[in-house]
Amino acid sequence: MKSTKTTYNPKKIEAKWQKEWQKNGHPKATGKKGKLYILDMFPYPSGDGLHVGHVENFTATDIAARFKRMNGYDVLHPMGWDAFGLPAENFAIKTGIHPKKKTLECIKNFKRQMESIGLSYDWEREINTSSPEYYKWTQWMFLFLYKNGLAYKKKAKVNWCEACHTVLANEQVIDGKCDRSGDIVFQKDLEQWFFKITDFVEDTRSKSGRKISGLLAGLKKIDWPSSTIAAQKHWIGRSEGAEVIFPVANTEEEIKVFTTRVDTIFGCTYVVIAPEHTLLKSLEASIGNKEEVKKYLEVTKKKTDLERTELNKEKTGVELVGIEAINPFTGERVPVYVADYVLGTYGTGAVMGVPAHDERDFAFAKKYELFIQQSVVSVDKKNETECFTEDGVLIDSGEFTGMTSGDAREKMSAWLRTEKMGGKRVQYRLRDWLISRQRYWGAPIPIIYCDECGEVPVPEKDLPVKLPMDVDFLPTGESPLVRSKSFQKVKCPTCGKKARREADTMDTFVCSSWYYLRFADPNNTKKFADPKELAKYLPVDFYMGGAEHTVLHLLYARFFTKALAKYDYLHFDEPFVKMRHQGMVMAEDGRKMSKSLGNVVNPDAVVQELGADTLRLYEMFMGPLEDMKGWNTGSVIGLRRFLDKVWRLKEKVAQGKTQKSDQDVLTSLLHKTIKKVTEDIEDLKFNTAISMLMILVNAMEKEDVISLHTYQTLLILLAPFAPHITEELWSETGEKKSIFLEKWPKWDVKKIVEELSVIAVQINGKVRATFAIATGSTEAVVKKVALADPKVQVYTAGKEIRKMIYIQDKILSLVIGD
RNA sequence: GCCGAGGUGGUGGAAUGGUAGACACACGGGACUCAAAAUCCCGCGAUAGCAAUAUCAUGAGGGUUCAAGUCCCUCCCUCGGCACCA
Repeated sequence: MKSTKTTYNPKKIEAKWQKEWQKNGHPKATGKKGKLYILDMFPYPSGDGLHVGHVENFTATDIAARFKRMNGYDVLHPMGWDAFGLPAENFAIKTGIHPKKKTLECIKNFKRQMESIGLSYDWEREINTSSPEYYKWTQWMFLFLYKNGLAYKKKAKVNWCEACHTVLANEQVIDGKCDRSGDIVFQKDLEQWFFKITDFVEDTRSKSGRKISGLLAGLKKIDWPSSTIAAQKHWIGRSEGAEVIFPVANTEEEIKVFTTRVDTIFGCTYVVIAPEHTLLKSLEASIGNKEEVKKYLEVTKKKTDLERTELNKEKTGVELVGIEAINPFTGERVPVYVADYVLGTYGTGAVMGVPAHDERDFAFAKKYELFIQQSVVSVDKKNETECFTEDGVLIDSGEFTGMTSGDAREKMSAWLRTEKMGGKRVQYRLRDWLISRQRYWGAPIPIIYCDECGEVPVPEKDLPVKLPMDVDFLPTGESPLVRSKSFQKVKCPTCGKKARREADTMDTFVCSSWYYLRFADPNNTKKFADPKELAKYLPVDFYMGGAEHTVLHLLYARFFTKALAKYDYLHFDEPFVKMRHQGMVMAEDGRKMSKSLGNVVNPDAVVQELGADTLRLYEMFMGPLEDMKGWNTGSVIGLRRFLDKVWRLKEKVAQGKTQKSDQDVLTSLLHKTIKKVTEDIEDLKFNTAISMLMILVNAMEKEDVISLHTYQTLLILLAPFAPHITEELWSETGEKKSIFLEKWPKWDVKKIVEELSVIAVQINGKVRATFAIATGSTEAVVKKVALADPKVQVYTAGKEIRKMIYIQDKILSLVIGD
């Protein structure tokens, strides 16, 4: 081997190996241990390029992928682009540059950056959600759901800005105002497409009879961060309660109320319906204060959901004069209010007001001077002036008096059932998924409207419905696709008469809800993926991405998986078996990195200055993968120094392959390092794996000569972390094949055990002495040596030893008397 | 308010209930050099001491244990998510 003195020049060697990998692909040993699918959440290719958070995420999975390949697995590790979305469209509105052009530019830049840090993706599987080859299958997914009754249309509210003539995404509404014009945002009703995600909350069966776990129960069988599981659960928001029918006095109408506290119903002193409630229309004639109610509805219309749901805000409402509801339990008549603290979209859109036992009802009753009636007490609390929201024992509740709240809920629900006035009911917070967007840069919804035939799905053979290029994307109030002549020139697939296309596009979350399936077979033109390929690679074994996707993306992806599984397109019902989130990388000043604060660290600059391997190592060394971390430019140099040391080690390698064996101490340390690095990579504890490699390198540096075997083993252990330098040094040892075709080393337990162990002697809980003794010494021997130790004798002289605990090769703990 | 994750030197962090502070950055001292950079060596939680060493120390306070950063209880603080969900 050459031992000429050269300096580590990352720029040169990184370029060299990247060129090689681009030309011949990333070297992969043939996997014999079976498949592993290691996936990153694919990025939106923004104009800002890769940020250091991406680098953290992608480096972590790259280490895992390289490590698993060297351990004999057939690893699928693909990358693609979540390329539809608002930023490119807004950029187009501002500059006139077409979103397609801009998006392709951004992708090119992202890919360049990824290659510049040596990520070993299967680039031949690259996908782009904005390409017709991909969105053809997004449209196919829509039709699949449509045909199975899982996609439907209904009226729904959208954020509407009158000044911009456009629909806004929730993120564009700041404090109830448009983020661009500053105008107040209205809620406007529009016909929208929905996916029936709520159909999959509970377990179901596939058409072939297999059990498909629901969105709720499925959480039990996956290895995800507990916070993410909790967030999913909360988002689904299952609550058990009762539905109660309050007939409206002197009419045929009734108000259905949902409550989790039916046990407090004897304390109900009024009923509230949401401003959206249909009863307001059907009862209009009987309302005594129509004008006042109308005014109130006008005011609430101006509020966004965000505003309406702001806590600690005074509750407002208007009584419906002349309307009374009848409590089915007591027969009492109670007033009816309309108030916007009740949401039309949750439950039945109506609640019973029990001020004595609910905070909101209490506040509302105080404001409108409504009667407060206690119906439940706890054992130790009685007749407080505050409201009492816990369970207790019922009072003044007719035949239910004396029951505990829990019992009463059961009995009262049963009573409602027999009386046909309601009964037990399960309610979810989760709503169906609104997927329509009045936007241009998205996948067109494959539906055609015909005056004769109505709503007609585009036949599969006509897919993809291509996004037209002749579109003026300036906002005018309707979907940009309405004004595309080429797009709207269409005949009804059923009758052949002139028809028009659905002009809305799909939410970009639709595209990203199934992409992990496409990677199994990305170039298939007949199916979204061949079942054989799906069976080979899916589900995803390890999924990694930002915590900002804890709810929506993951929930939607799980929904798609379950829907496809139900119709036997898939053999599994949870897409991501194990998942982790990388912690956010904060700026040096402790704040979030953002362009406006000017504190963004550009990975390109770090690669340029210190090299890609240094950047990769630093990001992994910063701290635990899942923790939030602060970038520290000064600390990056430490990792470069480490690589410089590794580089210089080659000068110490013994010439000739069999010439030298190392000191036992170094061999022992090498085996400890193999163990530690192997186990730490498995556990994603990259920071401590790197520490251990540093310890080994520091020890090797102190030797005059090291064996080729030890040196090569070090290079293999370091290879997943720093692929360029290790590939270079490996080839310099005379190896012809890539280091990534090497087998991962195994540790020898016998070599790890040291001859001597240091025993700490604790006396009454404090360490008073330490001494070295042959590993494996018996308790009796250790005790004898310890008691002979003068430092120990200072404490034991003339005292009684009451107790003695010996931990093999570690600690001797003595408890002595006075 | 609810749910989740945390709180360890100047800094990032390490520690199957078993000698707290590995590894790294910064800092101080020294070697090499005409000088600087690079590199190498030594030191580096606090207090007292020339030192050996002693005492204190993992957000605060209790508890369990021979032994607690780690387990249990109460409280404080920080971060993340959700929030009038009936």
